[in-house]
Amino acid sequence: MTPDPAPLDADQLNAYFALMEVGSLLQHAVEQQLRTEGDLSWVQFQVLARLTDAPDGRHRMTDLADGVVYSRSGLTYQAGLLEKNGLVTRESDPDDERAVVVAITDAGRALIARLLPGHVDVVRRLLFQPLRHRDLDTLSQVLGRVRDHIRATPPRSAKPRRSRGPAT
Amino acid sequence: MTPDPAPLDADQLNAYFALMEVGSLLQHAVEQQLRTEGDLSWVQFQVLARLTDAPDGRHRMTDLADGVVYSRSGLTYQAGLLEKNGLVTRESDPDDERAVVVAITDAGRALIARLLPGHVDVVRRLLFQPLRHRDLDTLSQVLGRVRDHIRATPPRSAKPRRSRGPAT
DNA sequence: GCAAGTTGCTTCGAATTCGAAGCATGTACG
DNA sequence: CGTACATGCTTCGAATTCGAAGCAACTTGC
Repeated sequence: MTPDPAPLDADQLNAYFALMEVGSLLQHAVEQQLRTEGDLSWVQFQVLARLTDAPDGRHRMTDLADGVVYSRSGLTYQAGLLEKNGLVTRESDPDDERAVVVAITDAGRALIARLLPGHVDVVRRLLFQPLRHRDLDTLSQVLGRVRDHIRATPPRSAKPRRSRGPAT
Repeated sequence: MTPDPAPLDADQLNAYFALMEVGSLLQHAVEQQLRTEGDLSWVQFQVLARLTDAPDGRHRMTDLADGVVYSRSGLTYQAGLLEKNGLVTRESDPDDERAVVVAITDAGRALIARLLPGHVDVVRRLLFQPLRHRDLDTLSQVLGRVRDHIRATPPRSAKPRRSRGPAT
């Protein structure tokens, strides 16, 4: 009846696969650069970048984990590595004794500053070179919208909603 | 002087980060669905999907690895798992005794057929719902272009080019 | 204030991931 | 044909990844 639902899939799947493929390819390329020039992994770079962006250079573990889309235990491990290398410090939040606040050190900022130019270069060469200025705008806008949408969408199987009533 | 090169970086970085973030979020969501409904990982799904698309349901290991952006050894491992579960078979290529050809089995096709609807559903809900039809087209086109560009770009440190001459 | 439930982080074990090394086959060129 | 190199895959070891379980600190409702 509705001529809509079915026939779209092919186009959609193309866009979807292209998106994921570009993401993988880019990440792979960028990881090479980070590894050889600064001995950092992609996650570590992301963490440091986010800390650099923060007004006071600090974030709680959970916020970082959610931000970079990583498991909590995984982030604990990575934060440990970064700390061992003197790029961040960890101390418990005075406002919430459970929380751990990660802060970027001067060495961390210096490293990011050193790596960023080359990093941007790789991205520019691979991602932006084949794009007209117009496309960049669209891409940025559309992806931003999608990101916000996904972030706002509750994980389909939302918390069991422990209802007070006996039913269930 | 040129008001162009420098000031762009901020916008560009935004688009770039949005792209990577959406990729991560999508993959994460999709992985949940595949794992609970069919006990497949994202890579395994991609491999089976590519085999399904192939005219004869076969691909060489290397082509698969490059296609899904995965290490060779990693693909060996995954192919082993898929084979153990009866979703693919592996046999050496008669045309090239070194090569191994992976072929999808009926069980493999059946599994993909079973999973695809739910899979498409997740993607539609997260990626396409917030997009106008127009945006989808642009996205598809732009990302396709980028993908081709990256695929065509030699890995910056191209093969040492063992020149015959003595000068390095 | 305290019992029950949440939330934030780490530890633990098992699975996955990658690059380097190993092996076998294929190809170029004399 | 035979040497030298290239290519395709797997095995190996070390590093990473995640979810489940554990622990400590908060919050709520009384």
